[in-house]
Order: sequence, then structure tokens, then C-alpha cells
Amino acid sequence: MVSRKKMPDRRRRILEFIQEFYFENGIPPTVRDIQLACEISSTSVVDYNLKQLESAGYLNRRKEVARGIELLDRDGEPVSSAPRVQIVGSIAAGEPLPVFSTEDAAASVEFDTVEISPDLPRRHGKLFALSVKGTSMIDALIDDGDVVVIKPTSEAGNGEMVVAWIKDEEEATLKKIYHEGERVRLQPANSTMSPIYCDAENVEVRGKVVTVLRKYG
Amino acid sequence: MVSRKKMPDRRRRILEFIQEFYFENGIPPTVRDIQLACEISSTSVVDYNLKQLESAGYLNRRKEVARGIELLDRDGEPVSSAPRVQIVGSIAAGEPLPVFSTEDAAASVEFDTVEISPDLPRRHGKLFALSVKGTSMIDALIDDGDVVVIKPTSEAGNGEMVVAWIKDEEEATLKKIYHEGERVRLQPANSTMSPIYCDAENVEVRGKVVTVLRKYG
DNA sequence: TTGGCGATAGAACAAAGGTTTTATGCCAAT
DNA sequence: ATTGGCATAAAACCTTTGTTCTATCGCCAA
Repeated sequence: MVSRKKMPDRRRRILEFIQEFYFENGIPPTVRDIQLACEISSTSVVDYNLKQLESAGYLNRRKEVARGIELLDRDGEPVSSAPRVQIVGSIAAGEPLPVFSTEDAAASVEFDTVEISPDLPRRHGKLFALSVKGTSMIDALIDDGDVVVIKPTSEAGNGEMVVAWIKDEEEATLKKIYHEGERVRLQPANSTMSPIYCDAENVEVRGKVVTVLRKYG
Repeated sequence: MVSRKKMPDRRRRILEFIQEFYFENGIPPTVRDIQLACEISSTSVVDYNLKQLESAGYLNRRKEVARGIELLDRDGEPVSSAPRVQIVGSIAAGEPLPVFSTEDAAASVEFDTVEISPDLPRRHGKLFALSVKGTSMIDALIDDGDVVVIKPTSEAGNGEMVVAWIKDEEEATLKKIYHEGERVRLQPANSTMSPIYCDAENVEVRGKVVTVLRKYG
């Protein structure tokens, strides 16, 4: 395996730009695109850094091919353009929710990620994911091991599926929310199950559920 | 909306090649790539056909940009490289299952499609999808409106989630399957629900469930 | 026949973009 | 100070690749 550590700022900047550019445009940038965006004085400097990035295993370069940069993932496999969201923790009855800060998370720790449809971030912006532990969300048709993709917010309209924190129970749950004056109705997705009623003060919305991912086999 | 009908063979060939090339390489082909692959005598013919495809709404061309072809979907939106599978029908209690032929389906009718993770077709090959109608699969934690992605097969190992057709009930269902000698146990994913036991002769496996897709909002 | 139109050809042009060459500043190790 | 590796520069070079120009062919309707 190739080395994966301390990288000069400019090099990191270049790599990030390539990712960004490819994600936004569907084609990789040219050497000169990179030069411009990263405020580099010469194409040869870009070339030099690309060579470094290549031998460090971050990308491939198709020789003499326009826009021939191919991004690689951690395993040296070509990276699809499908966006990924970080699994910032798990959700389970009786356990505190991890804080999913809207900003900095990306930089810090290395999280697991899951692939999602490209149109999700287009429609919802920045997203996070939680893996579900245990079967306590089964009334919401969500199983142990499922991953829920979440748009962080503290507001939610009626009928939206939310991550709700019930304060005095110290419990996180996934339910459809309905504001009913002083109180809040938390309705399981499974219509055969009964709703929960809570004092409005007692419920804290942490985010909206955008989608659920489940894999078999 | 733009016209979408009779297209010359060669033009269709070009369009298909672009899709294929982009999917396989992560970058669009050049005019000359197309020329070569489609056995066209001149780049100007390729250009001509690309202009036609563009005004017919199948693609965009970034002017004077290398590999500037951008594929569009039916709504004129840029198409991601994320693979799609066809939703060949729906699954509901008491209704016959649509036949998902392993081969020809693609050509014939226009189906709705859903985006899936690129690694699914990599691991499972050709896939199809069914949309779930009604809440009869709720014991398998699958809701009305969910989409199940399926790998067609008539064989299934113990514990796999399958599309099972129960002959004498004339009912399709999604369950975990366990072969127990003469009979078959169909176990809901929801552990609080009870299994169904059937005569082995009476159960027909149509496919394995690869993943479930559910969207909120 | 003739004119128009879609489709095809061949060739050349010009811009875009990958590559190379040579030179310089910086810094740590000798 | 000197050497050598690392990072940066500037400029030129040359392949790749989009674009354009002009000519031709088959077909169909006026």
C-alpha cells in the first residue's frame, strides 16, 4: 500500500479541487483548470504535483488524453461520481445521538461512508447518515443495520419523518411528526402501530430523514 | 418538450456509444473516439450527428471544450454516471408478478428507472426493480411505495430475502426463505412477526432482494 | 428534370490541453 | 559552504481534439 499522510497544502488543495470539479461538471479538470483555480503560476507545477499525487495512489493519469485524470478511492479503485455521505454514528434507543455538526465534521475523523443518489444532495444540500442499532425503530419500518440519511434541521413540517430526541426518556427515535398545539404526535410509519404523544417542550427535532438504505446479502 | 422518436440507426448507435463509453471510463468520448467506434468516415459526420442529438435534447455540448459532451436525461437534466435499473412493474398481494425477462426488456417499452449504487450491478450483474403497492409487505419492513431491487434467480440459499410466489394463494411476497426438507419456511424480516410454512412445491422463487429503496418527502 | 433536404465525405484549420526543458529558491544534512 | 532533494517558475513544444469549409450522394416532391 502507498503512503497516505502529510501532504503539502497546495497538493491537498489540488486534489480537493479535482474532486469538486469532477463532481460539479461530470468531467475531470484540465491541467490549466487546476492551475487557474489553485492560483499556480505554471502548468508544470500542476504537472509535478499531479505526478506526486499519482505515485501516492490518489489518482491515475491517462497519458496524452485530454482531461485524463481519474480519481481513485482508498483501495486504488476508480471512484464513481456517486456522492457519499458520512455515517457519523449510530442511532439506538437509550443512547445519546452523536452531534452532527453542519460544518467541520468532514475535516476531522475518518468516518465510514455510504453511496447515495446524486439527486439527494442536489435537493437537500449537506447530508449525514446514521446507522441503526437494534430493532427499536421497527415500528418505523427500519431494521437493525439499516442506514438512515439525514438532513440536519431543527424544524420539521407535519408528516415529515424526523430524528426526534425525547428528552425525559433520553431516547432517540425515527417517527413522523405532527404538531398538535401544546403536544406533539409521533407516528410510526407502520400504520398498524400506535402513535406516541409528547409534550412539545419535550421533543427535539435533530433532522429530517431523507432516505433509508438497506442491503441484503 | 423536444421530439423523441424515430432516430437514424447510426445516430442511435452514436448515442449508445457515448453512454457506454462514459459509464466505462468516467469521461465522455472525443469526436474521434466516436468516429472510430461507430465506423464513421469523417469527424464532420460525427459533429453533424452530435448537433442533431443536441437539438433533439439528448445531450449538451460545451463549446470548444475537450470531451465536452454532457448526456441529458429525459427531463433535460445532466445525467449522472450512477447506474439505473428499470422498475418493471409492481408487487402486491393478490396480483400476478410481471415477468422480468433477463434479456430483452431493455429494448422494448420505456420503464421508469431508479438510481442505484454502482457497486450493486458490479456485484450482482443485471438487476430489476419492483415498486411495492400496498402495505402487505409490512411484515418484511417494506412499505407502500418502496422500491425493491431484485436479482432474477430461481435459486436461493437459506436466509436470503426473496421474491416468492405462493402458487395456490396466488400471492407474491417478500420474505426470508429457509428450506426445511419437504416444506419451506418464509420468515418476515420483522422478528416480532410469525413465519409462514408452505409446501416446497407450492413456492416459486423469482428473485433475490438486493436492496430496498425508500424516500421521504 | 430540378430543387431542396438529410446525411455523408475528405481535408484542413485552430484552439485546447498534455508534456518537456531549463532554471531558480529553499532547506536540511554533510 | 556545499550538496542534493523538494517545490516552484517561465516558456516553448506538440499532440489531441473541436470546428469549419466545401463537395457529394440518395431521395422525394413539385
